[in-house]
Amino acid sequence: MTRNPTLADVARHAGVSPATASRVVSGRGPASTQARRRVAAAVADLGYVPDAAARALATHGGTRIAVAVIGDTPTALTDPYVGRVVAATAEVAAAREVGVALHWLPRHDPAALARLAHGRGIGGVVLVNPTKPALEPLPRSARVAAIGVGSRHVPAFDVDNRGGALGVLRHLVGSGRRHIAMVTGPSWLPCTERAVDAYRRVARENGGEVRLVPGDFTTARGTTAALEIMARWPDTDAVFALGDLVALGVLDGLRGLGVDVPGDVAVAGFDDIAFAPLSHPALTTTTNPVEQIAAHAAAAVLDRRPTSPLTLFRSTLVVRESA
Amino acid sequence: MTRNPTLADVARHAGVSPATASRVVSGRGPASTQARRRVAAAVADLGYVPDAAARALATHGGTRIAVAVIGDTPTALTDPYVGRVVAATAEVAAAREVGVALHWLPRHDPAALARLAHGRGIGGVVLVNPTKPALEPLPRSARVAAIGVGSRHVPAFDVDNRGGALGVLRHLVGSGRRHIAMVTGPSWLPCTERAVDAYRRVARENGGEVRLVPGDFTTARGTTAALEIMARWPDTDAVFALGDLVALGVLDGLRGLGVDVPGDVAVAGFDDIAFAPLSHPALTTTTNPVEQIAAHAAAAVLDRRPTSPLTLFRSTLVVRESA
DNA sequence: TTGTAGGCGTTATCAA
DNA sequence: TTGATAACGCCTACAA
Repeated sequence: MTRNPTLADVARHAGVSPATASRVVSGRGPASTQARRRVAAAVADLGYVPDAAARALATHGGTRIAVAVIGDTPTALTDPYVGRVVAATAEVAAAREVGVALHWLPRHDPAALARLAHGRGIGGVVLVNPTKPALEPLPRSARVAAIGVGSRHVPAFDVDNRGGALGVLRHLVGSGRRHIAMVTGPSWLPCTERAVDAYRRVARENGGEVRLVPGDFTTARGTTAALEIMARWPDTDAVFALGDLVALGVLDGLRGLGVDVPGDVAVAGFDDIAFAPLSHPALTTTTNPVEQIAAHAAAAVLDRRPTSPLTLFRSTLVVRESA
Repeated sequence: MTRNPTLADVARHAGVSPATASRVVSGRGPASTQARRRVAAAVADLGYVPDAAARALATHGGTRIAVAVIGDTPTALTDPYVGRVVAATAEVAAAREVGVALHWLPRHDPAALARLAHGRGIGGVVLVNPTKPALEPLPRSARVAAIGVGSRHVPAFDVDNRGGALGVLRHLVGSGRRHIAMVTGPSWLPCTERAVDAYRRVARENGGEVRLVPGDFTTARGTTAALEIMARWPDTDAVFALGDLVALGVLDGLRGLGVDVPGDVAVAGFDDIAFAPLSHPALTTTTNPVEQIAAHAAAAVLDRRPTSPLTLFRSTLVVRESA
């Protein structure tokens, strides 16, 4: 096991100066086709891999990418959703010799994001649960991509909430449901608004009343929300919950009430988590390609190439027993 | 926002040489109490934070810690358990200005671990699903900690499988179950053997037949395992599954068979995942402090301090409805 | 116990 | 388009 080849080795092997080799390898700066070819060959011959630490030191580019989660408490980091994002990010980062860091950003300290993004060693940030106050003050120079909504300087990647919600709601209407209630996400999370918009639209189209109840993506809230809904609008015949965990809680709450699902009330979720097919009745929901979304966001930050301000990923309806 | 202070700034501020400052900050090498105090004060004054990239470059210490998962296919990385490990590791790594990388290690290529561990930029490895063939050939110099079983040069951190299993089994026996079957982990995973040992011991103590069926931690396998068990040993009155996902699958399989849980057959899992309380009946299981375990393993690797060869974390029984 | 003087591997500057 | 040369921030013999 001999020493890893350095850029100097490559340059020598290719018969060029280290500077030229650097330009070719890093892809910045001019270089003749000649030089390009010879360096590429040398790289292949020697199995050269750039040293991330040295590169970070020279460029101030940072040695890791942060996954930052905005929330009210540090427990925001324990959400299984976050685990999926971190794992997916770590995988694309590994291919680029970059590590991943995980940080909680208190919702009430919007400046924390800028501090993190400019922190030493941080090459970029993948933001989970983006909020307007956190996004607003970011300068153009900040290398951050958001999962959810973005801003002028922050590209966003997200599931097609609107389309997914429309799919669910059309399915509910199509199977005869007329009094549909919805458990939304927390009001401070703008990326859930698209789904609520879809709900309002469908309600308008079908002359149904708007029955909105705020949620927070937790099962516990789903259970209480179910009670609230049935108390306030007893003739409700369907509940659409933003997040499968919430939907499972709704299922639980309705069961406690002696309400039959889907006989009396249909229930649908959003995310298609692993447990969705295992509930009773099995949960009707729509897919959420979290890993794919996170991978694209991470790639956008790491490659620093221009991306469209909003990239949407398809959400497809999965019909099971609950609706 | 001015330039971050460097070690040179600290040295100047403290009135010592950069070398002395380095010794104090990094904790290696001699230094008078005098010097120690003054440097510490300077660090606090200036808010100095070492540059991870520069340090890695100088020490070859690496800039990130890898979470490596041994498995048959790359899908091993999508297990929710891995997400928990990665998230926990990333959190402790972040405190040390280190990033996390995620890698799949093919089970049939034991040498892959050594390659990864010695790869440039990798400061250490937290190994998930350790196997003997992968652990064996590692030299003392490899900085790796395992979650599960270890080896001569690899400290291990794990949940107390034996104790946890004993807790479950004693509970089953205590509630009158006499014909207990067990769904194990994959046979190539040595860390599940401790739980199987506990099972054999309890079976012996109670004169029960040994009813073992191999599992793989997936829900799908749990379902088929339930069918296998009931076909082979129809008088089985309890199933203990290694892994809650498997247990949930067992629940599903038994339901399909028209078997009442817990009336006819009790079911217990292992892990206490988020869904455990949501199944019907709610799953009896034992806790698995994965985050805590991963954090300790990561700290052991990062701090390079001697640790005991095996650190066990308590698993406590959570009795719900299924057993 | 302290300080001086490289060196780690890469990129950036600037003159050729 | 190329090649010396000087950073980047820290660590570590070695000499004092």
